[in-house]
Amino acid sequence: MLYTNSVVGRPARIDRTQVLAEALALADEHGLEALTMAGVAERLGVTAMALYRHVANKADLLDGVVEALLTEFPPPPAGLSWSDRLGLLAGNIRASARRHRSVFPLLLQRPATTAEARHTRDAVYRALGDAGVPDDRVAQVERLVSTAVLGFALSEAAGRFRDHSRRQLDADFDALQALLSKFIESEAANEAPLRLVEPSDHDVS
Amino acid sequence: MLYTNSVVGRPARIDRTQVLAEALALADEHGLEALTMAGVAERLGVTAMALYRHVANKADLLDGVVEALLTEFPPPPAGLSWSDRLGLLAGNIRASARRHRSVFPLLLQRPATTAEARHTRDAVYRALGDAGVPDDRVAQVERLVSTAVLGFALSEAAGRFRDHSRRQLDADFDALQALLSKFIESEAANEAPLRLVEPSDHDVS
DNA sequence: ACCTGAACACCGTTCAAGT
DNA sequence: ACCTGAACACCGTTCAAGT
Repeated sequence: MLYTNSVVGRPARIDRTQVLAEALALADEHGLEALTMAGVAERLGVTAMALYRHVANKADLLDGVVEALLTEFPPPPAGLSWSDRLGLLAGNIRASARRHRSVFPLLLQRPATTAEARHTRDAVYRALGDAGVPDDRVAQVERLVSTAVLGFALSEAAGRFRDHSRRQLDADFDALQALLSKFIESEAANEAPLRLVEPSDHDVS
Repeated sequence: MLYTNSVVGRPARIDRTQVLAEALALADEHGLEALTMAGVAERLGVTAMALYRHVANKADLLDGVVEALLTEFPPPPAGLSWSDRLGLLAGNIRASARRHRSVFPLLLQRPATTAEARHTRDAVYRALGDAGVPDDRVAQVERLVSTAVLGFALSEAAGRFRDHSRRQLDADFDALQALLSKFIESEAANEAPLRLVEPSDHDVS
């Protein structure tokens, strides 16, 4: 009768946040194939079945781990210039991919509709707006920019650039950001070298 | 004693190529989690254990499936312009990603050192050379271009653009290619707006 | 040489039972 | 309310045995 937190029962020894944190740490240390229910439970000093009180099943555990990972990049401070904000966002995404090589690729497979994901996209929208990209182009420019940064982060995390030095990878990432900045500026200047989105849908037979 | 293909034994009912083809088809139809040894075997009218004569284990099966997928984009005809060749390569990659949504992401995880992968990269190298990109910039430009195209193909395959129309996705992909073409041309013109690769490694303390 | 049946380890998941 | 033991289905993999 030491229990104080509920009508009848025992105090919780673990909670969802701990489960997700240990799952992420386990994957970081030993790879995705080591991320089993039993493995996570062992780190918490508990049996595998105990986890089912905190996650619905393994898919839910993986979703939660991805969400925990997304928590790591908060929106950049509003005081900075648009290009500094984008640079910060891109750098955070790349750093997260490097820290969590095995889990990061799950970002692709899992729903991108989470709150965290939307916050990041909104931060990019604001930066593009501040850069002067016309409202009707912001969404497409965001998709291209995000896709390119994600592609780089995924490639690096998956080890496609295994043979390259850290310096070379940093130089590549800088080059990618420079390319994207030039693109954004040309969109802002309304140079619009090509008609990228059809203004109306005439001629759809 | 109908057997003619070896000293003693029975004729093979299945071979590696068939195993990989059925594995790819199974994943295309029912997703990656349906891609089990037993599932592949069933499609071939054989038991799961029979597969081990043709693939070393499941990891080898997955490697083989990815390689089978890579076979689908042959090097573009040498007669075409560099930009047509790059456009063809990019289009083939995107089409393959759309056809094989669940297997395509494995491209990231698996070794990129296969013969097919090298052929594709060499084709890009030749196109960039023909475009006039200086020799010492070709490798980095290839990494950025390939990364961006791969990022788009992966995002689309994984369903990140689920809510967008086919027309919108086509427009996005065209925009990406236009952006990359502009980038390549600016590299070729030696405009080099930024120092992207350090020419020598002075000042490394 | 190629395939199968039996057998095993491992993993996700359930459910009734303990505190 | 929270955790455990027993139990099950499923999957990858082995090995000796069949043709």
